[in-house]
Amino acid sequence: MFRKEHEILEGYIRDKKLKQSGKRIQILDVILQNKKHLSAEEWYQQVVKKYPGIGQATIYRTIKVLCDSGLIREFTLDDGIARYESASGSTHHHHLVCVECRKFVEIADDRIEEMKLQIAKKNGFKLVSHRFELYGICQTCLKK
Amino acid sequence: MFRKEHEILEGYIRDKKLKQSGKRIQILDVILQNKKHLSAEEWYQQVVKKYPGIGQATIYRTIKVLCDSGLIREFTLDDGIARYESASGSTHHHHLVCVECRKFVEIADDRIEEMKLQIAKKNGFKLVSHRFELYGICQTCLKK
DNA sequence: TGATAAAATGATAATGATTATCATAATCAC
DNA sequence: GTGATTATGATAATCATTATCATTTTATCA
Repeated sequence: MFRKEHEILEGYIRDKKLKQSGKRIQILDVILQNKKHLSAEEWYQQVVKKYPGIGQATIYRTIKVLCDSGLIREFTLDDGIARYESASGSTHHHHLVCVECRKFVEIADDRIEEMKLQIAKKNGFKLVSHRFELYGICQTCLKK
Repeated sequence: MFRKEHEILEGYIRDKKLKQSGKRIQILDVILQNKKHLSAEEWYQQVVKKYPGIGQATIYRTIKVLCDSGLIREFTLDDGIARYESASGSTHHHHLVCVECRKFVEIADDRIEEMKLQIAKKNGFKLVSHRFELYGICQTCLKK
């Protein structure tokens, strides 16, 4: 299970002259199993449930490694807390978030990607990254 | 100077049953004079230069009042620090930011506004707010 | 115009997410 | 296996922002 992702992580660790560790694999597995958009603290809760004895610091450090290796993606919402999602199984996208229940809808729209390139070009910028987020109230919460 | 903005603030204070204060006017004036995109801490630096004796807490509190009254707008970048800009003299827009020198370019594009409405509608969300930011390297920094 | 209630202020403590530190344990290269 | 380096956990530090609290200022109304 998750053999491909394990290989990516192990390859990254080799490239960066880091050292293999079972805990990084455990953390990666928990994130890959729960396809959610959680914060480092929330991932910590998920991980200790399954693998007690792992410290928060290790979660933060491992999340950084997983981001750098491309296995997970970071995104931040208006509350300033970083959230992370598995990168495998979904391509680049943005989020539509319910401000009441914090439900996430992933949105992908080519027009955003075209537009960002055009705007950057017009202003002479070399693009590094971009963010597009929509905040609203979902149908379920509207009915309450 | 800034008579219109002063009236808006005073009206807002009356409506909310708050009390008038000279310091709020002073803080507003500094923000209106410096048409920049600064954080609360940076606005604090600007304000104390002109009006010593104002505490940071008052800056934070006043900024909140100014946001609520619509006189200034808040926006947050990827560093999680809130920034504020005068709302008068410019309509709704987004930002293109140089990640090297932190220069800001204001961008307004109707396509973003159309798109956000369409995406929200398609997913049954009632829109509350949205963010669109571009990060890149500006021409000046590219030449360095 | 006081007297009084409510809000504003400044100093400072608290918060909360994240990062740094440091001693110890695990891993790797030879 | 040994030495060097990285990983880990516990905990302290950081930094933007918020809360607290004693004091001052403003507004209301007799």
